[in-house]
Amino acid sequence: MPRTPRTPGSTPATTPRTRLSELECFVLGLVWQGQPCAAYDIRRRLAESPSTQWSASAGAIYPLVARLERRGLLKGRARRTGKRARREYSLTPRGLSALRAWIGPPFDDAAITVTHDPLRSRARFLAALTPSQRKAWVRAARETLDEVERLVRAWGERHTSDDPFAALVTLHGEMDLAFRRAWLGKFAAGRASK
Amino acid sequence: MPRTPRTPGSTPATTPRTRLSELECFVLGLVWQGQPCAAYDIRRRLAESPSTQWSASAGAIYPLVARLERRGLLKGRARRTGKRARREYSLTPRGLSALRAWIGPPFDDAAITVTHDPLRSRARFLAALTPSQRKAWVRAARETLDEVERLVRAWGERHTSDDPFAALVTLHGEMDLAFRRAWLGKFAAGRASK
DNA sequence: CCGCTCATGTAACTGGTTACATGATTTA
DNA sequence: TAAATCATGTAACCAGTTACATGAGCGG
Repeated sequence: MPRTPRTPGSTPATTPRTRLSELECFVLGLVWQGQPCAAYDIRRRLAESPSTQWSASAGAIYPLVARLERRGLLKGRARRTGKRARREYSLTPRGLSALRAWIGPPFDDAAITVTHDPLRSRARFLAALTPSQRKAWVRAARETLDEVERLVRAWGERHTSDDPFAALVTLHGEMDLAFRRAWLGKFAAGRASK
Repeated sequence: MPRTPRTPGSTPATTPRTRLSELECFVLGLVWQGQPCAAYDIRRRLAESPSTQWSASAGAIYPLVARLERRGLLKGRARRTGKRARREYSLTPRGLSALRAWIGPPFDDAAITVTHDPLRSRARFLAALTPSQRKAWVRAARETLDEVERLVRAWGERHTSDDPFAALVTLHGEMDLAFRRAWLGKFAAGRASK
């Protein structure tokens, strides 16, 4: 809870240049990978991801790429096939350095964190359930992970070929699943689930 | 990318009752654990968490608890010690069932996902760095995990005593760290880092 | 009495969401 | 030719962010 004082009513003189959001940087990366590519391609790539972090909605992506273009991180150019309009984007040199700065090192504070797991968030309050509800919870959580596994594999099959780093992402997904299963196992075994 | 059609200009007749956000439900849980407790306590609990998911800012929490109270999920009552104002909240029965519904099962879609890891997001684009930058990246990532470990331990020491389920959360944190270290190791060993 | 923590908020903004809308092209 | 998918957007909304602000109580 920081409290950085500032002269009331005034905006800082130094260019504010609002920090890029996590999604903006991620999109920068996706464009970089698919150069040149359209906003729609970005949306598709986001939508097929096994992560629920972003919704890939048109209302998020179109204004976002427009923003990045205005800032000079992307350059877009219209291309039409027949009567179909299509605007394709590539990274500018500034866009590439913004991407590299985000990837790090150094990492910004948002990256220094435990992973976010919605199941963990919920588990924290399992004391609010009855013992039998807790058993059902663990069972359902296992099924959820099975479901996630299908998504991870599907994603992996589609991407591992193009790019060696995609394999690392799939590996992360698989190890993630293994670890969360082990975690569920530990606590089904422990007394907390009783 | 769903496209559920709706008669233009009209709002659905069925009570919209906007779904509670993840943060709202999480706060419901925190209040439940600390009943009765003030918004400030919630903020502190959020702030000391090793997760960067939420900022615990006053601007988020005060309006949020007010919202939950208006909806009848929390009931607050003023208490003053001397001249110091303090508003303490507890869950209403409806608040408790909202909490239980969120914990699940069943899980809402947001919970059916791989964990979100900012390092994984960045790793996806490591091809944009030079090999030596990648080596530095892996090194920095390891240090980041050391830092996170300190945070997790600190949190664990503070909470494990009160509540058996807090231990599960700490366990999750520790297993998470172990898995991400192993992941970094695998890929430092692999050819992708070269 | 100074500075820190406790405690409660508000104001302005903005990024992302849901939902709408439109028209071209492909496929069954 | 109807339905699905490609492709691009916009409008309204709102949750959460940053920053400001205030004042009580406490330790040195």
